[in-house]
Amino acid sequence: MECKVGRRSDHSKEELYELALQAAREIIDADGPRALTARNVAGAIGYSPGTLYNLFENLDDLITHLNGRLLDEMGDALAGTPVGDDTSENLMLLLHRYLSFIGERANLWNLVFEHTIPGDRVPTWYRRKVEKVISILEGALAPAFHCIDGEGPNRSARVLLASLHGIWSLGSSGKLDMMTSETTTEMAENLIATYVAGIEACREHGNAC
Amino acid sequence: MECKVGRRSDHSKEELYELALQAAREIIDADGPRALTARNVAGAIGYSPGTLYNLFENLDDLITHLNGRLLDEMGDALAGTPVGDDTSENLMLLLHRYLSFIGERANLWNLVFEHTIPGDRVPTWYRRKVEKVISILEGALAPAFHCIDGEGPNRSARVLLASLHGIWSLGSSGKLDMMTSETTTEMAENLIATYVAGIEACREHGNAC
DNA sequence: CTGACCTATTGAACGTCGTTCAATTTGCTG
DNA sequence: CAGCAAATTGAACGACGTTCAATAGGTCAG
Repeated sequence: MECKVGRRSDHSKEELYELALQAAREIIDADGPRALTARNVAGAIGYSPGTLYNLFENLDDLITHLNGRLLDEMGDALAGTPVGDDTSENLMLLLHRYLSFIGERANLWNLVFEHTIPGDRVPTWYRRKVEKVISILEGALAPAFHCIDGEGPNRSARVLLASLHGIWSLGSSGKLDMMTSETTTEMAENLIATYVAGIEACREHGNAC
Repeated sequence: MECKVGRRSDHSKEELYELALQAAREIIDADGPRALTARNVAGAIGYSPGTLYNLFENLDDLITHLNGRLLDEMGDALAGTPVGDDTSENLMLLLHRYLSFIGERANLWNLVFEHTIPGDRVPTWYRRKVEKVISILEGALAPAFHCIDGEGPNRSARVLLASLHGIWSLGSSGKLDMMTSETTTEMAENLIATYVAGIEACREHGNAC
């Protein structure tokens, strides 16, 4: 009988990877970021802590991979959003998908994006996932620039994505709240409406913004 | 002789508070966020870990107070920035002070603003410090709105502050970097220029942004 | 089928962490 | 000078991330 230790064949390495990521998500959602410990994840998937270190370099690495997975899903959530000629409308549709995606996994999103990837460099595969989200924004911004390939859409997509990140980040941490309870959504909508109006104003006046 | 333990009168409670905050800053600057431990701070000021718990509720509380102190200093760094009739110019001046303030204490700023204040609510004294910074931005935004007291400048100040936070946050973590090395400064300048242009465009066209 | 290798898995172990608290010493008050 | 209050300590607790010798199961050559 299987008494103490030794090799198992309950799951392949890929299955274990998925199990671990999924368990990590559930732990964070249920008990908050500080409950994400190696022992908790290992216990949740029915393995010992040491096994996690066959799958990930360390806990930071697990979080980085969770971060990547979340970026994938954000990309999926934004993909397929209809794109028309009205840049503002395009972005508003994306915004609401963006915010509801985050809102449904607030704890997870916060942990994972406030996590600083240690070491010197963010992995390449991670940056590719970011690029994918950026490119969706670029598509939505294209009408305002009359092109999709220029420097303008790319820069604006980055600026907007980072800005939305900041609005969510400060908003959800409660650090911006005040007497007038301006919601995260209202701020984000204001950002997009005003920024897009700025792009169009600059184009019409031939101004370099 | 003073052999083992007992009350000391080397420093007042206020002095200890300052010593601890200062030691925490130096530890973070020198050895990074993960070196900020109760034992390290206590050792740096020549006291035992337990003493910190006479000054702060816990380590989170210490970080929150450090956060507050940093907000004060940011307020001081932005205060006195000349304000003219050109909103964009006003904000650009503020932006460069903002970014150089953060850049000089990057580790500290990141730790302290990625730190989620635990419990339910952000303390009132903290929000007041945020309001102070916001009000500086409001002043700079006033010319674009032809008034300073309306809902417009306040909302825009919040939107811009949060957006800049996001740009710095993603930029400094390396999560946005790419082939074309767009710098944090360029993105922030683009945000401000475009956003201000948007405000003015909306005002001229009577559009509600 | 068998035995030797390989690899996944374990659980104990190490050092460190945040935090608590009885014990102790000092300053202060009357 | 007695006695109380406050401050300080250091040991202790449980939990943490991480490592690793030991062990069990799978694999495969012969």
